[in-house]
Amino acid sequence: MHYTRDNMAGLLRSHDINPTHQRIEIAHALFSRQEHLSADQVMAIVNTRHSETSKATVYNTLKLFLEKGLVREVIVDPSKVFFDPNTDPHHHLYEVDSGKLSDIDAEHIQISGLPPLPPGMVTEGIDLIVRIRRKA
Amino acid sequence: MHYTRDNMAGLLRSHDINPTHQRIEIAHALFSRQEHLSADQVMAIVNTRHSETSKATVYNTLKLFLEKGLVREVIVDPSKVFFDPNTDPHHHLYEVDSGKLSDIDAEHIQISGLPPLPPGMVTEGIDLIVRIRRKA
DNA sequence: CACCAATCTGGACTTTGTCTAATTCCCGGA
DNA sequence: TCCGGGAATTAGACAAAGTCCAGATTGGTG
Repeated sequence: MHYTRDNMAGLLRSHDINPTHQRIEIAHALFSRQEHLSADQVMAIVNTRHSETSKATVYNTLKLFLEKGLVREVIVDPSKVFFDPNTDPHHHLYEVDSGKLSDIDAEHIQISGLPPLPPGMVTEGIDLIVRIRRKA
Repeated sequence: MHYTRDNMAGLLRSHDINPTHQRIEIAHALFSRQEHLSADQVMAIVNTRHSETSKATVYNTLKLFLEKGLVREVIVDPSKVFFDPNTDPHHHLYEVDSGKLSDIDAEHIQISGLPPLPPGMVTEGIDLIVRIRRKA
């Protein structure tokens, strides 16, 4: 499957998002790379050729994608949020020194022994982050 | 065990930290409450009576405590870091709406199926965050 | 073509955290 | 007690990420 801009339009529509130029470019940046990108990085990518998209739009759009379930938010670094085009259940491996972030497929991971939730509450998500570092 | 200021001095010394007034106050804020506090909250607590401790010192001190293993950093909210006086192995339950953060004892939790680490890397920590929300 | 709602924009603003140069504190020795 | 010096603290300027708003643009419809 190629992540063409046309396919992006369809993807957006299927998530109930009006596919505008800017939104298509931002989706394309995320999905064609299949990487975790910060808002800053998205801005830089989208505006490489000619300045096209404002900071406000990048932030608004990423928030919209989040609400519509098109991307996931990954909070591992206190200084910036990453956006993840992979919404399948999965976890993260974070290289503390380099800041490199990669996926761990959730398929083979078992987490057991979690306590019952307080009444009236539901789980929104379980984030498992394995922080690793080069051996000293 | 009461978390008196005198006991704090001992705790700091035992972690190879020179116990100054400000450090004792900051440690006392964290340990007497046994809660997760942000740098801002620590600032507010320490300076309630009379303004005593500058922002720079609060940040420097928290970073120092972190390096010396006296507290842990909890990254759940993109907008601020929490500091956790509980350094026993444990995980976190995060109420997305209220921002309330509580501990989950790690004792009964089993995580299996993690993939092998890349060669030459070691695990620095495993953070498990259960995000919950009031049922709609 | 004109209209309207949705979208986008620049830029001011806020918040969290960092940095630096100057000051203050505290301890050990004379 | 007084002094010197390294450690610690300070105020405030600065940086980076993200939010907000009022006005401009866009694009689809009659």
